[in-house]
Amino acid sequence: MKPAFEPAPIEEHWRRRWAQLHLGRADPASPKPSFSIALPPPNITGVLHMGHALNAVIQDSLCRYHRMRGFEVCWVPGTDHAAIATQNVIERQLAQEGTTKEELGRDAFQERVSAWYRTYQGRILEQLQRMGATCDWSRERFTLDAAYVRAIRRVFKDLFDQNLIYRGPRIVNWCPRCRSAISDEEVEYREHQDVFYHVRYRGEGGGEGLVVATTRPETILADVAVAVPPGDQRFQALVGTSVEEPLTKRLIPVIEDPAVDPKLGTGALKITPGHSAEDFEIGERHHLPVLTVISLDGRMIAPGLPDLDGLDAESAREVAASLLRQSGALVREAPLVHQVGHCDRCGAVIEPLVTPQWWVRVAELAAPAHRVVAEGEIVLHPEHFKRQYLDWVAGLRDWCISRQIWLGHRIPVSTCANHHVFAWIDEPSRCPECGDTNLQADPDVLDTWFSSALWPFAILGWPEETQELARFYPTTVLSTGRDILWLWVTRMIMMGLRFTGEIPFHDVILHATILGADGARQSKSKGNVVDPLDMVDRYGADALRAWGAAVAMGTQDCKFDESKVDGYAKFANKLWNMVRLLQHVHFPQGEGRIPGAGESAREELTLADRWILSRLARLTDTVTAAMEDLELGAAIDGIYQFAWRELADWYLELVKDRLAEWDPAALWTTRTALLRTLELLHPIMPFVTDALADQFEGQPDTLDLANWPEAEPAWLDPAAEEGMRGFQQLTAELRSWLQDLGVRFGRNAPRIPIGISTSDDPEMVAAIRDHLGTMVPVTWEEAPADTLEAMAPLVVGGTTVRLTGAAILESPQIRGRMERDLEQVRKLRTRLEAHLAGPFATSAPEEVVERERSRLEEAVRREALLRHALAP
RNA sequence: GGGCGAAUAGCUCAGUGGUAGAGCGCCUCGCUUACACCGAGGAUGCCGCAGGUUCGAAUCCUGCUUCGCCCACCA
Repeated sequence: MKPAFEPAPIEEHWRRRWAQLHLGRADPASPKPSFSIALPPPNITGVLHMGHALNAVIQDSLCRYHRMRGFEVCWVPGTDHAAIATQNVIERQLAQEGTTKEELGRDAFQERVSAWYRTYQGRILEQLQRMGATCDWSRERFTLDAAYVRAIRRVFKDLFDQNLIYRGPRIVNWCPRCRSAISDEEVEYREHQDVFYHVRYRGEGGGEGLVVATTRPETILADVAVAVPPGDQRFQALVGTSVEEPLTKRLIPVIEDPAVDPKLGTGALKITPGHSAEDFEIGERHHLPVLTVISLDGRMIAPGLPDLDGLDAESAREVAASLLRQSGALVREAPLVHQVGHCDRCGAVIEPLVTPQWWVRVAELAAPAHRVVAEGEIVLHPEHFKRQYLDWVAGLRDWCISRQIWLGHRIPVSTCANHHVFAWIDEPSRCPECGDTNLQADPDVLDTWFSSALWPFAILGWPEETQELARFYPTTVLSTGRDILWLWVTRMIMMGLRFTGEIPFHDVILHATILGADGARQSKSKGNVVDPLDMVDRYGADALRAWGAAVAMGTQDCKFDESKVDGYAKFANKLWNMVRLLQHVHFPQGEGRIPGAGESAREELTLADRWILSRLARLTDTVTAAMEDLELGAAIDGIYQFAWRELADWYLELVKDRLAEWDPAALWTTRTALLRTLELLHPIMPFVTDALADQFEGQPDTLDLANWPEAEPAWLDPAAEEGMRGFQQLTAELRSWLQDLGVRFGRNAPRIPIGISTSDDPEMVAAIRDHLGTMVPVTWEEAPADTLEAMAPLVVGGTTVRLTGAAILESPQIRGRMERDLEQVRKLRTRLEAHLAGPFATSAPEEVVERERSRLEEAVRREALLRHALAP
């Protein structure tokens, strides 16, 4: 073993080993209980980021844990074609090359896309493997696979035939840059500082009319009414009359509608059903016509007004405003801060437009999706997402699933010359109703999230009744980022319930978003992007994984802190050297596998042995509970503290001499503690733990195949823990004193003589006898308290220790320390006395009161001794 | 506008009723054959503010302040 842990070669070795062992392969015929995860398929829009890495770590840790617990684990990997996202990426590339997809043509564009997919698909899977992911690679899926496409068409056709999918002209979120509709969930609202234009609409025949406030004067051309709050006194006289739309003087009616807020703007709202979602609804209520003055490319259609015709919306706004200004209709301009929708893919401002689109009637799908979460059949983690989910699902509106882009799954619908519209799975050549062969295929493609919604069951072979589906569906856990709870998780639940009759997963982990070190969302333009593979290269995959486990379930988004990754890299090195210590004991010269050791009888164990075993039993319980509760952070914290702060800092230090003498109890206990630690840690840090377990004889090929440790109740030993606690405290105190005295620590340092008088605590007596000289450079003798010169007294539990010798008495450091101690202990004593004199003593539980009493006792004793020692 | 979350050491964060913690950073000392990717010691906190419940509150309740996120048809 090298003196330091070097991740790279070891990781490579173990990745190969796991592959050879087919560690990830899931056998549907296995008799074991099943544990399954559908890997959220990364978009093939580039390489993986920290969010993917974090998610892979969570899932892999859970998979490995369940393998150790004897589950048949099925973790299916795959990738998503991400139509709109990928198209945008390629379009940006083309733009840089000075061309467009239209110039390239459909075929060449498609070729570009396929090449892109080939490159990045491989790279993404390789990245997952670098992080140690043990997916079942033989089951890799892609949302453009033929079988997957059939599943999508089947779902579409069923919904269509059940009248849950319909086509119709309605107002949609239109992205003029993508030239496509997008769903409500793909709109990102951003704050804009705009001008609030107050515009006068004159009454019929030149009356005063009323004033309307708007941010979009260019859409005045499409106004079909002005709405006012019902019963509003200010407008009562005008209701039922008409006013002049101020650009072309068309007469439009003044109506009343409860959706109008009297406090906003002027209290009168211009109704533009063609270019506002809210107005569209108001228009429907009042059976108003829809006028459209903006085309699909976002430009004005205003043949009657050459000044406006053909302008983009923003320029048209200024022109319209100046026209209004000239005609005197513009009565006021005020600044306004409000939210404006943007396309979450390309950032363009969304233009609400009325176009024919395909819609899913969501209400019928949403009701069961609401129920399974409300009733706890599906559990969200952290749990506060439950309420958010329920509110959101209850308020769902119909889902626009058609997109007018080039990439994606075609909408499997055709229309014949006789206007029969039908959905299909295999594209037919004639109309099933009239046999007409002149079929028109629907030109649109599906929303990517429509296809992703089927992921958990489509990847297992649905709609075929496969063994995999029977065995591994519903999946056990879904782990994903919070950002796609609405876009994806809810849709999977709706579709899963609808098409399999079952929930798609039992537990949903919504992990934190990883922000840059500056606290901002990671983005290339900000330069705060962390590359997970860079972390693996510099610190090792285990370190990255341990970091991920630690931050996974935070309630807030997580600022990336590289020093934590570094800390876990050091932890791996520490573990490495802990095993190396045992290696050196068995093989002082060369190297070999650490042989097994027979379990030692209880009475052969020292206090330290019993203490570490007791701690180990507790740790086993803690980590097991943490893994069961999906709390990876609690697991890694517990193991880290135990391994470093207890096993390495105390136990191994205490046991070194015994190990050198091949004390059987020490050898067995050390081996047991080390191996157990490796097993508990293996799901989170698989590389270093496998490499280290491999140093021991009799271990399986990988710890994934080991049995998850059971806590040994017989190892629990409260007396040993209490004894060690006292001993640790004594040691720490002595060390501080000695350090104050400038005593040199070290193997060859001169030893300081001290006197100790112990109480009747046999554990403490034994610990001092066996161990004190190992931890602190002292020699000691036991003597009754009153026979020792009262110098520098120190009280720990029932034990009093005094440093002896004239040098100590004269040391100003020690005197200063004692004075500080005295002041502290006096305060403590006073506080405890007051506390115990009050209602606390009668109201608090007996054991809490008892604990305070013994603290008081100790304080009183210390105070007396210190006073005596300091007395002139 | 509504909802959710957060506020703890210089930094990043654990900690859900009983003596305020970790990692990093900082100061002092030490290369003692497991580890200097280490060890020993040390400094550092009105646990955001104000009330309340309780013998006891960082923790539970109420209000407030400040940040973050999500949702929303405020023109």
